[in-house]
Amino acid sequence: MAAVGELQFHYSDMDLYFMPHGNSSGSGYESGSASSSFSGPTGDGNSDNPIPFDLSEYFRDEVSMHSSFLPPPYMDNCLFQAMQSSGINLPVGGSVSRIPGTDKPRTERIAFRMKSVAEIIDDGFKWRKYGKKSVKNSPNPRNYYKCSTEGCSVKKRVEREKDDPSYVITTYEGIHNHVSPSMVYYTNHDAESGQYYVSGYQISPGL
DNA sequence: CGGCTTTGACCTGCGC
DNA sequence: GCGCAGGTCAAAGCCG
Repeated sequence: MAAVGELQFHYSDMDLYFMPHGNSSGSGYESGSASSSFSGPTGDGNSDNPIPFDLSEYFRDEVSMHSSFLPPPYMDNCLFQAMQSSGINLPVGGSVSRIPGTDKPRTERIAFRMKSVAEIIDDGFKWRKYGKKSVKNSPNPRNYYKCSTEGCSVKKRVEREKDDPSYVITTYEGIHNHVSPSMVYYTNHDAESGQYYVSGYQISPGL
């Protein structure tokens, strides 16, 4: 199911996307372009009946194959196992790379769609809402959240899918510079690179 | 009273 | 330059 460079997940009523862009052209971020769409999400869990889902808006940014992205704990072992089986390591912390030719930091995004009555899922981090905006061609407003941990600039956007409001689309942007307050992470140290890699995690026993 | 949400205003980028 | 759309700010109000 998973292939390096483009991962798809079908996990009951939740679909996850980790889609590096610009690997061949190297211009994914700078041009703002991305693949316009691909088939993948299946609301009924049947991968034989993919629902076309435009991801261009959610994946304008290139996601480095060696990103320091730390996925939300909610994404479960499914994400970790699929990424790791594809040879993608998940270092903890680390520096943010720069957009070529600019001094702007390269943000990293990951989006997933899940069937949910509630728009806000408990991903273990504490978020503060800072904006709400109506989106063109969509009856549903988009909500903007920032990680409320001091010094952490991770943002997420939450909106309901225009064609099927029973699905919530959550887009994470940035890298947490701290671990989830509700999760215990287990890491391995790579002596060669000097980086620490997430090898597992679990919900804090105290919670 | 502190932290959070709400919401209108403002800023910025982009296309024409 | 102008208008539009997306993203962010910040004051006001709410709530525990």
